[in-house]
Order: sequence, then C-alpha cells, then structure tokens
Amino acid sequence: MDALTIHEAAETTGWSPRMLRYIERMGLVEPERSTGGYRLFGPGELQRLRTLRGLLDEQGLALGEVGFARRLQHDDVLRTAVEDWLEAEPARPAHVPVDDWLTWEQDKHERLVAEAARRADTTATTNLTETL
Amino acid sequence: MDALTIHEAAETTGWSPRMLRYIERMGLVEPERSTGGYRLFGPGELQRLRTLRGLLDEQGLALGEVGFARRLQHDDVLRTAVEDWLEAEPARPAHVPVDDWLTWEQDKHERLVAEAARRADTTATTNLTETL
DNA sequence: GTAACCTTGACACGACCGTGGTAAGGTTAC
DNA sequence: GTAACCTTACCACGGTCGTGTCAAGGTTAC
Repeated sequence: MDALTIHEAAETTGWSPRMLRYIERMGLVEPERSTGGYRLFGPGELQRLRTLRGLLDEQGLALGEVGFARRLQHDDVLRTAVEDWLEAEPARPAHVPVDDWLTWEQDKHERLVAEAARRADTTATTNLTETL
Repeated sequence: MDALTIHEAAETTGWSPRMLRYIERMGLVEPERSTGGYRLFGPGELQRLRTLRGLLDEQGLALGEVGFARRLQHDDVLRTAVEDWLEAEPARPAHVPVDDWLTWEQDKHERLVAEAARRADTTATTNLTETL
C-alpha cells in the first residue's frame, strides 16, 4: 500500500473527496486506478494537490483557470489561436499598413484551423497521451 | 469621422453595445475615447472584435478564458507560478481517465457551437472574410 | 461474508458569468 | 438648443462553477 485511497488523500491534502474527483476531471491530477477502479494517489499526486491549494490561494485563481492554462500548454492549435489574437493588439493610430498584416494574420489563423480540422480529434487524444 | 461609435461598431461587428462594454472591461479591446468620453472604435478594434467572435466559436472559448490568457501573458509572476505548477506533472504511466476530461470539454465545445448556431442571424455579420 | 470503503450519477444551491434592459445624466451634430 | 446618441450604474435572469450530499451498486480487507 504505497498509495492512498481518496478519503485518505482527502485528509492529507485538505481537499474533500468530492473535490478530488472534480480536480481529476479538470485534468489537473490523474491518480492511478486499482484493478477494481479505485483511485490510488501516490506521493506525486499528493504533493501536487497540496501545492495546488497554494497556487490558487496565492495567485487568486480558480480551478477552471488552471485547467485552462493546462489546455493552453498542451493544445498547440488552441494556444496559437489565442496568442495570434492577443498579439494583434495595439496598432491603433496608424491605419494603412495594419490592414495588410491583419488579413495575413487572419489567413494564418485559418490555415491553422484547417489543419486542426484535418487531423481531427484523433490528434487531440494522441497529443495528450503523448504528453502525459 | 474615421472611427465608429459604440452602436455603429455594434452593427458592423455583431456584438451588442452592452457586450462591447463588457469586452472592454475584460481588457480584450481598448477603444479610444472622445474628449467627452465616447468610445471610438477604429479599424483595428473592429477587426479585433470580428476575429474575437471567430476565436470563441472555433476554439470553444469563453470571454473570461481569453481574458485570463491575456493576464497570463502580461503578468509574469502569475504566468511563472502557473507554469511551475504545471511543469511538475508527476511522471505517470499514461492512463485512461483523461478521456473523461476530454469528452467533457468536447461536450462543452458542442454546447457552445450549438448556441452559436442558434443565434445564427447575428453571427452572419461576423463573417471573417469581411473587412471593416 | 460482511463491514467499510469506493465508484458513478443525480439533485441542490449560492456565487458568479454573459447578456439584456432601464434610469439618470452628459455629449454631439446640425 | 434640441434630438439623438453616449456614459455609468443598477436590476434581472438563465447557465455554469464549485461544492455538498445522497443513492445504488461494486471492491477490499480481514
């Protein structure tokens, strides 16, 4: 028994069992499973859960936000799409040349999306299992 | 008049005036102001607002999430804290339960897309290929 | 083999999000 | 100078988030 069950993990991390399942669903922690399907939290998961609490408190974050940051990190298409949009920020008083590069950026974005669609959800699963 | 007022901007972007103010408060767009305080949307803002709609629909994002991504980009302390936590992923033999999260996200995306389709009339104006 | 624990799924509920509306008052254009 | 538009601020309302609890059933340990 080198791994804790959900109630034991709850006690040592301060999260409720309910929240441990929720956090898992967010993709923020992925405990092993016993043959019968019980979650088994190892030292890595426990540490992660404790520091997660600190992260949320210190940075004033919500679980969903950390989950989203994780998605941003793992999903290349998503990250690129968001970054592209964010990077097109100022460029206000000067009008003329901006239009050109805007449409260029836009094309770039459409190319990315098309590529994403081409290698559909197969890629999503591949990416994840790969990185995990 | 080389910049549009909020109602004019609303018409050409498909967002409601209400939402344009909301989006500004999220920090996603910063229109100039007239001396009297009126918002003035230039070509850059208008383009940004149109592509924003596409970004949300195509990536299944919420406004708050894009706003958070922007915070992540601008706030070094925040970004570092989150990245540090995420990078400490416990080395784990890849396992199934990610699927749960994936299908959940997928469902969310489908819900969002469905909703987008429902208000298709407003969305029609948002066509990406349109320029100013 | 049974008590204690685990699983998923559902209902519940306050808080916040996205969105619309309205009110009270200032700005712009002609 | 007035009509039409803008500003901020507040109320409203369905939907989602974070969280608890309970139910029906499977697993584990002794």
